[in-house]
Amino acid sequence: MDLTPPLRGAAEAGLDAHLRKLRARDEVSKEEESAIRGMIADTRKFEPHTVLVREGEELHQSILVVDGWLARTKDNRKGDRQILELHIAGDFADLHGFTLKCLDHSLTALTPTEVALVPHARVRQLIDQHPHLSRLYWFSTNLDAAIQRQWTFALGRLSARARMAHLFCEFFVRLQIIGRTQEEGFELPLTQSQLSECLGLTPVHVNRTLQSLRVQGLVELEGRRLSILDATRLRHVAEFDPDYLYLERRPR
Amino acid sequence: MDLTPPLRGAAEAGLDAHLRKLRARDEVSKEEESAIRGMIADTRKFEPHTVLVREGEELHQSILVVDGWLARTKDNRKGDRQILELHIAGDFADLHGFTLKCLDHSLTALTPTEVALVPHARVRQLIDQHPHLSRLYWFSTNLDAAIQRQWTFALGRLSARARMAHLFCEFFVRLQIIGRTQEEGFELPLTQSQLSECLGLTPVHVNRTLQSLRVQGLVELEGRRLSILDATRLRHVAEFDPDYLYLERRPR
DNA sequence: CGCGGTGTTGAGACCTGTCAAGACGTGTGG
DNA sequence: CCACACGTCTTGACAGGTCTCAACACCGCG
Repeated sequence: MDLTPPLRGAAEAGLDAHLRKLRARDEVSKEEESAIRGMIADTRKFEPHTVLVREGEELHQSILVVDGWLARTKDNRKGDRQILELHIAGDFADLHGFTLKCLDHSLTALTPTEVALVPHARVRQLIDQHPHLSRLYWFSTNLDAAIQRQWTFALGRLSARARMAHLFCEFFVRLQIIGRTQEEGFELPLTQSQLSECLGLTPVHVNRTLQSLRVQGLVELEGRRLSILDATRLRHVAEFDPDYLYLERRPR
Repeated sequence: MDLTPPLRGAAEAGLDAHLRKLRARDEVSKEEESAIRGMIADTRKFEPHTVLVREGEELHQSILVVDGWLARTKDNRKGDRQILELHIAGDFADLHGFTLKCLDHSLTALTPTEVALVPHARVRQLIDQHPHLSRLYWFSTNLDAAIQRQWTFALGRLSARARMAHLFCEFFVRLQIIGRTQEEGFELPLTQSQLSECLGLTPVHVNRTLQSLRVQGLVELEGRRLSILDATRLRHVAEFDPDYLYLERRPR
């Protein structure tokens, strides 16, 4: 007897990725797992370039990414866009909205995207009933902040080449956690223009930087797939140290 | 009958600033206030350039700034330092350490600094007994993350001039909340070199950018004091919008 | 078949960095 | 009281990284 509505079926992949992500950092009991699985109210699909949440908008639910790539974005006066953080399957894209009530940035789909919606009322219920999950989700937003710090650091103190290499290293690790890498690479559905919005560069310079990484045999980006040709040297160029991703399973 | 040890007296200023900061965003009851005031275990003083917490170090307490300026810092291989976020009186500098258990950055005193120490065990007790404070401190780390996002944005999409103007606008608002501004300015005890570490610039370029802001009659930095000469134009240059500081008092 | 989005290339401009030297101020020790 | 050292601030000349603008190639899709 299966009482779960069909829409929840679509969310399974997202929930599985989400639990892998959590369990890479802490234990999650069976009971907690089922509480988490019960949070989903609905799922939705979006086309690329859709704005899912606009800066300043009042929020009453949070978004769990099921599939596709989603970005936190902010524009300057001239209209240049900065991508602040990227979200992939298993990420809560705006769990911070639960306490902030409205966002200081927008949420934009970069690719065809499927998301699951979690009403804040259910988040509230969950954390009231499960103190451990309350801390774990607090941790989860703190982890987002750690990634944000690393991006700030990269923009301030790394060259364009190093920043790009760093971004690729980060993608690899994050995708690996949710089982979406192959040995030597992963699917990277972003355009060079979108990469430039992550890196604080122009699309033209991204193109040239990418060539420079390719010429030196570090990576190859072709047909929306990134191949890592020399992981050791890539990490070195990037000054990459995964500690900021807190890949340690311990009580939070 | 006063049972509070003398060391707690030193923390009063920090706690007052801390409560002003919280109450700018949400209500805090008298009972909650006294629970917060009971968290302090100890206070300490540090000289400029002291590293209070080193990247990767295991944490068992959090630091509430009582006086002085404290920075979250990260270095690149070459040794250039990036300041990721600044903390002033009333800020918890590493409350995120409560869930992260160790930090991905260091904490460094930029000026003579006094801090109050809060054992994680007491934080745990506080949030277990006060669900509302639990959310409010979750909010508080999310607010830090919002500031971090704004810095990322500024580094990626604003010019050196705009970034510097933006930093000054942010300082003004944050200091105003804790009552440390005068009408037209505030005490800014940072060196140009430390400013360059915030802005992802070199000290030489900070000097020139500062001159350009002064020549245009926007600000003047003299004797560790920043005077804002034309707030309207400064905000315009900075593209400053304080929404990201969430200065609204509402249930979190 | 044509069109729009994407990727590529070149030339030149501009912003910011690098290096080096000197000015200024303050605290310390002789 | 002076001499000196050290950190900070300032300035100049030059180098280099990244941006701008413009043109063109490529490709999937209607």
